[in-house]
Amino acid sequence: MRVTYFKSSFLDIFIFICLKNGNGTLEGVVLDEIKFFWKEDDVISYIEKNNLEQVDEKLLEDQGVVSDLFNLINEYLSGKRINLYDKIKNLNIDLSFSKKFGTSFSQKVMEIVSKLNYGETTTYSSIGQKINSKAYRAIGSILRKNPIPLVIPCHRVLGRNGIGGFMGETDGGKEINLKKALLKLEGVV
DNA sequence: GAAGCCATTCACA
DNA sequence: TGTGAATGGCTTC
Repeated sequence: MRVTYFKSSFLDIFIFICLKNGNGTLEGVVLDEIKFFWKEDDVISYIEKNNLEQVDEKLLEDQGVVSDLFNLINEYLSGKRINLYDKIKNLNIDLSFSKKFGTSFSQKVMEIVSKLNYGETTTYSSIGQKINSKAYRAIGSILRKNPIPLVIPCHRVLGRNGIGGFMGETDGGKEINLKKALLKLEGVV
């Protein structure tokens, strides 16, 4: 378990990344978690609180895969039309969200969301139709637990009558503003 | 295990 | 508009 973070100058937020099983090689790198922080102090205290091993960014830059990962995320955040999910899978980085989502219901939800293209949006009800279920709230609570936002583009899932929630928040907090910023970035009005 | 909570939606008054 | 029922997984005791 190794963690690092960097600042996105475009969105003015800190992006925290947690990798598992990576020994500096391509083999067995698992992208475990992506989190957003608005202040650097918050990232640092999160890392300290959870006793995480922070990897020196310079060290990571020497390791092809990880720097490719950073570059991809930065390119995406600077407005380049790339689909992070596909690109990261091409890097042989394991996104195995199926391990985190045990039930077939939640796996289906995550699969549908992961296939959304750049700039493409859907709604909770539309996902429900695809998996033949009316449990819209259950879909929301699964997306809420998405460990790798941006890569699994849960910000592209909107409510029928509004933007819906993001990162556990439902009203006009900074999380929702971030969701709006990501949608704007992708050209979704 | 059971109860209660959720990033929802729809029907109906 | 507003209320209330349906929905299925997850968290918390």
